[in-house]
Amino acid sequence: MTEDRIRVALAGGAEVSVPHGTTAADALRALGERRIGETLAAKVGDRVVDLSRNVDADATIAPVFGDSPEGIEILRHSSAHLLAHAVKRLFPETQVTIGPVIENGFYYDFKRAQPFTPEDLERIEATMREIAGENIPVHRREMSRQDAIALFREMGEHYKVEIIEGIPDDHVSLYSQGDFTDLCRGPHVPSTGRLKAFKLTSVAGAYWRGDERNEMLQRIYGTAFPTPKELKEHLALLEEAKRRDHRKLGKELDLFSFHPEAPASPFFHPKGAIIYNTLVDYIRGLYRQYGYDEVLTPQILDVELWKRSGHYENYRESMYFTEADERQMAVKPMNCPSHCLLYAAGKRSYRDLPLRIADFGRLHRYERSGVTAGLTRVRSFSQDDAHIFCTPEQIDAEVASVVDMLFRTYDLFGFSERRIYLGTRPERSIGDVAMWERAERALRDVLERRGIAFDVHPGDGAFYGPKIDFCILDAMRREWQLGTVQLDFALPERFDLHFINADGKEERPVMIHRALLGSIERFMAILIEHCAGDFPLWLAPVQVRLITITDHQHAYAARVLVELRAAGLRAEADLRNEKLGYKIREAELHKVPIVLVIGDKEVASETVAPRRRGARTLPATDVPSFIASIAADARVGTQGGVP
RNA sequence: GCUGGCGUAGCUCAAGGGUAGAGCACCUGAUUUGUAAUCAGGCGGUUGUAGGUUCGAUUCCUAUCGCCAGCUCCA
Repeated sequence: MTEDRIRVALAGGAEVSVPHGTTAADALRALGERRIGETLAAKVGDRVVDLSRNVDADATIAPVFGDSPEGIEILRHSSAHLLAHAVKRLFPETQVTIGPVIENGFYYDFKRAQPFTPEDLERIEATMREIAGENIPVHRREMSRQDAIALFREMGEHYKVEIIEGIPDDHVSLYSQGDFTDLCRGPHVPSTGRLKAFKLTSVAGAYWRGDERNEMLQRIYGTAFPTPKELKEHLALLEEAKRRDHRKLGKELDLFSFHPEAPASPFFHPKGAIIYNTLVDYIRGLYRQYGYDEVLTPQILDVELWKRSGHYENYRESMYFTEADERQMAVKPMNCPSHCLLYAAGKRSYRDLPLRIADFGRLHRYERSGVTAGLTRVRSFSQDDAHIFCTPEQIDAEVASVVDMLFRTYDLFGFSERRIYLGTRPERSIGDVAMWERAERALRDVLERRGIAFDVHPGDGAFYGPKIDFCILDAMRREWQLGTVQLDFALPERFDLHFINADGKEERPVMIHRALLGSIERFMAILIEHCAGDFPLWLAPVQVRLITITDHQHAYAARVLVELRAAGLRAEADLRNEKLGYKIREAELHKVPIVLVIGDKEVASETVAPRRRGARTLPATDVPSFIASIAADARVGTQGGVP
């Protein structure tokens, strides 16, 4: 092999020698790649580069297609450039800023005096198609920082100048397609014609550099896929998400409503209240098994308490205040300070620990207008909140037991995919560093010892201690945070809590804050969307609906109804003078899990004809057998998940 | 809080500077029906609220409240 030749190889495959400086595309061709026209980029070693980049050392090389994660990222990144190109073509006075790839798509932030309208989006998208149709080659070049600054300054792109000024490197790379040039690290598709399936989805304001003190830019969101088919599937998924939206289903199923008189504060209707209370019952069932004691604590407490706990200092902007007897009072945003008072109400022995105090108390937090959404972010809610007071030696077993409860609970609701995050010390925190390290170590140990995979989120802990957040993926593969376990050495200190140890000496307990479902409101939203309103039998507001065929069966239906209710089932009868099909349809729309049809045959034989939601008829059966057949399903969650 | 969008009957949605309309729901009557919509009739609205422009505003303008998308925030 001569000096000016290098060897390129497919991973575990063919190998050829090509001249030094051969482009990645030519190297792939030399290796017999036939689909070079569909290739978006090349992976040289473990770096993804443009097809036009030179290969200047021996390397393995692989084509990158749109069906790989790297390929999709390039498609989306190039689509963001295509978007900026189109905007500059239509509105030359607009300044470009940044345009990154995000989950499921991309966005680009622009500075323009006039905000973009939905009609503008259509025009921009049409222009994007036009530019893609022109199949303009995309070129990469490098230039010195100074030259790049001068270039963008001349172009009037002041945000780009600011960005380059913040880059420490001597050289930066620029990408051009026709008359559009953007600062970018790349890589990009070789030409705009490779972009075949994209769509602009929305426009919104966004702060420059994500800081609310900065000016607001116009952000255009879009999405892109390798093929129109995948784009279509993605858009269908978005439609499905809309169909499942808990705000829509909540209205249709008569679960809850919102009223301007109490913004962002849900009113649960009878059916919603059944689900809500049944969830709470489920948690209470777990508490009985895991040794928790439930308490009830006041809604309004002296501001001094919140100053002592540190909440006033950190969260006063989000608290509601009131006054009584010339004392400043606050509506509780959390239960923990109350539980500290309760703990300190008596002398505690090490024999009392761990003390697990649960509280479904209603919490109020003033959330800034604009951040609230349906049941997922409200101003009035309650949590399956509990605080465990224990000795440092008990931390491990207590956290492990909470993890056990969590996983059992997520299994019950069908949340089989989980993601777990360890949040460490945030910037604003109380307690000394050694305390924090000890606490972080303790949480990490529990997870590692049980072989539970997790990621670290630095600085994401609560102000009083580190935490583990438990997230799940719902049926739409969206991630939601549910449970949390937070270690706290600070509050016991602030409230000067202690217990008497085996040696008769005072010792400081550790406090563990934990929740399984988190806010019940939010959990309901997640559950509604996860099951699309088809609640499991034990949660369904109406479990069984009796449907008579004519009014000759009314008396018998009334008797069956009494029997079902006596068995503890939530049952109702539809005795209206309507055709069977009509009543069935209505029961289906209301997502009633089981319909019992009663006609003359059933009356004569003293049976009912069951029909499961979305299914066909089951054989007629007598009422006691029917009740027995669904008893376990109807109860499963109300006994802490034990049938 | 910020940017943008939207508020018409209980719900879903039309219309639009000159008396506001449909389907569903609801009520009444007929029909007595076997697994996703029987027919007919009726009730229902200060067009979110408050100002302004106009002979006239639901439509145009301003403010305000609420909701939606996103940004920032989330103990």
